[in-house]
Amino acid sequence: MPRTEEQYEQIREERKQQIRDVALEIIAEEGFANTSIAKIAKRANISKGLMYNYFTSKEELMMSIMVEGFNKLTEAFDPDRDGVLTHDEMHFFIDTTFDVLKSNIRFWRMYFMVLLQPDVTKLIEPYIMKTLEPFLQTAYQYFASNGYENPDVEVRFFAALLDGVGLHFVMDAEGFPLEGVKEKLHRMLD
Amino acid sequence: MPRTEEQYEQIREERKQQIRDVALEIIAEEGFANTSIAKIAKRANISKGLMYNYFTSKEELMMSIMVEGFNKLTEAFDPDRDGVLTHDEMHFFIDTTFDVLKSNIRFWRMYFMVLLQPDVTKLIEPYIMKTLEPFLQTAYQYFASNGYENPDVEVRFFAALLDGVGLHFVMDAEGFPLEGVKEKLHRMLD
Amino acid sequence: MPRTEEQYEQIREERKQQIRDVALEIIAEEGFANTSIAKIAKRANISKGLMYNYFTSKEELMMSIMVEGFNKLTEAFDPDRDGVLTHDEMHFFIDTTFDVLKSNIRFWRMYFMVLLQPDVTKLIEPYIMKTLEPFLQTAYQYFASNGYENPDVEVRFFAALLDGVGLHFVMDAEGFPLEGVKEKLHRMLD
Amino acid sequence: MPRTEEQYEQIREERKQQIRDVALEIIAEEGFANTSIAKIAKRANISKGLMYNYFTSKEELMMSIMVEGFNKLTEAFDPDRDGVLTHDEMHFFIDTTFDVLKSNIRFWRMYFMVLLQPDVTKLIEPYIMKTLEPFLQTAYQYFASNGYENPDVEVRFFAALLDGVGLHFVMDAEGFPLEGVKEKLHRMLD
DNA sequence: CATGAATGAGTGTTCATTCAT
DNA sequence: GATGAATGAACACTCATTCAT
Repeated sequence: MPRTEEQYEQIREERKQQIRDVALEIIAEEGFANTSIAKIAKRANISKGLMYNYFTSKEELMMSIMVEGFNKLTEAFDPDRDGVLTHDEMHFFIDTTFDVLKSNIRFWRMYFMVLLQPDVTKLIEPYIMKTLEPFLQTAYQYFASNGYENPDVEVRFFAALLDGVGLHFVMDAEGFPLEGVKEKLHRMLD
Repeated sequence: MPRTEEQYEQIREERKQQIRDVALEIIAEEGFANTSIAKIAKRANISKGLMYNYFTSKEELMMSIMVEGFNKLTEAFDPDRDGVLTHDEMHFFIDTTFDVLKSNIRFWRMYFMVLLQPDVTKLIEPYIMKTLEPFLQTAYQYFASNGYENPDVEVRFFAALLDGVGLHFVMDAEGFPLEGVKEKLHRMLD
Repeated sequence: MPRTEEQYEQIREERKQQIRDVALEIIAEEGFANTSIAKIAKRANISKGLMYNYFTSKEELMMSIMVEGFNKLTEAFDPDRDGVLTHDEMHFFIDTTFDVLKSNIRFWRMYFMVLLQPDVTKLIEPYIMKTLEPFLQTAYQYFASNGYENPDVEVRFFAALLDGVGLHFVMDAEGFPLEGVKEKLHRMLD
Repeated sequence: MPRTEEQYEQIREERKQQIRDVALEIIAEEGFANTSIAKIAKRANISKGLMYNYFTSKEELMMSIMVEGFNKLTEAFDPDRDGVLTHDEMHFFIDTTFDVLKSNIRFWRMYFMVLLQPDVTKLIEPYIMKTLEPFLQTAYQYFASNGYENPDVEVRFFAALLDGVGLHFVMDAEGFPLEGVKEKLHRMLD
């Protein structure tokens, strides 16, 4: 009995995920520049040729990995997706974001490092911009409706702050006083 | 008759700076990994070989560029170098830092992009750490003597904040509400 | 459907031998230092990259060539490998060695020329020393048990003599009076 | 008062010798392939450009060094240059040759190593052949007039023997039983 | 679907040689 | 005579990608 189309599709998806996982692992260990297709294929126990059956190029593989990470990171923002950010949702977002980061520091350090490389940035910037747009809108509404004088300034300030803190945390998770900093963040929003 | 020693020195210095400038430009555009010596030489209109007359390796070239920028950026911190940060010096530092950034946005965007690439980070991290150490000490004293409860948290929070803001500003100087954000920063320190 | 493992293995072995042959030829003509991977690849009608599919480095290629030749040359020494050299075995060794040399003068001229280049010597000296050690022991026993006064001197003298004769023969096989010289060698051992 | 032409010539010759000495020193230390003109010039305290004032190319410099060594090695053969080798002159030649080798092992090891590299061999072979020819004639006469049956075989045998011994001695001067071997050589000629 | 041999353009680096000064 | 900046071809080696099987 031949497999159904869905079964094939599922097998394909599992393989792709396996390749993504392995690739990310190696990139985290050895850096993007030192991660060759050959290494990924070897560690994933498949042939180089087969790699190209699943991803049309190294670039596409990267895209795929980065998009996956980006989505995980924004999932906690306005979780009910109603376009309105309540006070609770804001605090939830902060906590959850750091929980996500903390759950796999190695992944996220790697993620940020990769993300900040210009060639990678160039690849996924369009996707990020498109996805981020509604979130920035929502954030603006949040600050505006909470009586902040310059919601625009607040959004940018807050985004920069979160990025800076996330970056520092992820770069030096051991030494970073995460709890203290989180507390400061929460208090700033009250 | 050969040139005088000064003439040679001058030629060398000019060429080195020219190479550094071109290199930074390309690295910022295409990333460290994609910046080959060949590309740098071509854009600088010199031969590949000449590069190695001035920098012993690609690494040394990177170091040279990054250290130069890093020093410019920290010059304004505790300018009288007495190890004590007054209130005024703190405000001065913030203003001056952004002035420096603003004075050559293109350079600093490049600088940050380059700095955040893992290969580069690895290269100059030791230098940065060594240089930063006394500054962090000074900052700790500042927060401690100004009655902050957790000076440690404050230092890290402040550093992360400045990095985040600097990064965002430099990545989107046009759209970034710099004056409003600076005001917020100053007010936070009062 | 991919090739079977045996098919791949066969392709690999053939290619490796082909590369070794071509490499030895060029090295003999132009010296180790002047033999580039590019030249080898070109003459072997393969791409540079493929070289590295079969040999991990230029050094490994050299090792591979030299070890192969060295082994062929020592096969005839103490052929029953009992650690004892009879009179007959000694004479057999001399004759066989020159037979081997004579059977492919071109190869052996190349081999000696390559072997005597310092870069190459450095590479395989450890291997040679390790392999030669028991042979020298055996030769010492031979001279000692045949009543020679200074077996140590005899071993070194004989080795030097054989090397010298082999070298001269191989460098000028046409003009070298091999039979006469062999006769002298045999008579010296009686 | 300007220098006379001879004075200039003498200065030139001294410089050239100084360069040869330095070059040989470096080659002996680091091998031929790793000896660059830049290194030689630096160690000789002159500029790269000036090197080319004295030697038209690296090849010519090599030639110059090798010829010098070759001459020193053959000086002791038939010292009165009468084309006839007496018994005493033969023994003198053997002793003197090894004295010369012993006087600067490092030089001669280097010399042989360099000499045996095909590219070098190619360069000075014509010179060597031309110079060696009369010596071989003289040696033939020696063996012929001393009643050897096949003078031709004896010449080649003896030359091969001397080369082999010289090579072994120079490659492992510490371990080589020179005195014992020399004694054997002398006795073979009686 | 799966393999890995094969390619070719690319990498950082070296160095003999030239030449304006 | 003397300098060293400048060149350009060469080097060993890497790797994303293709394709016959």
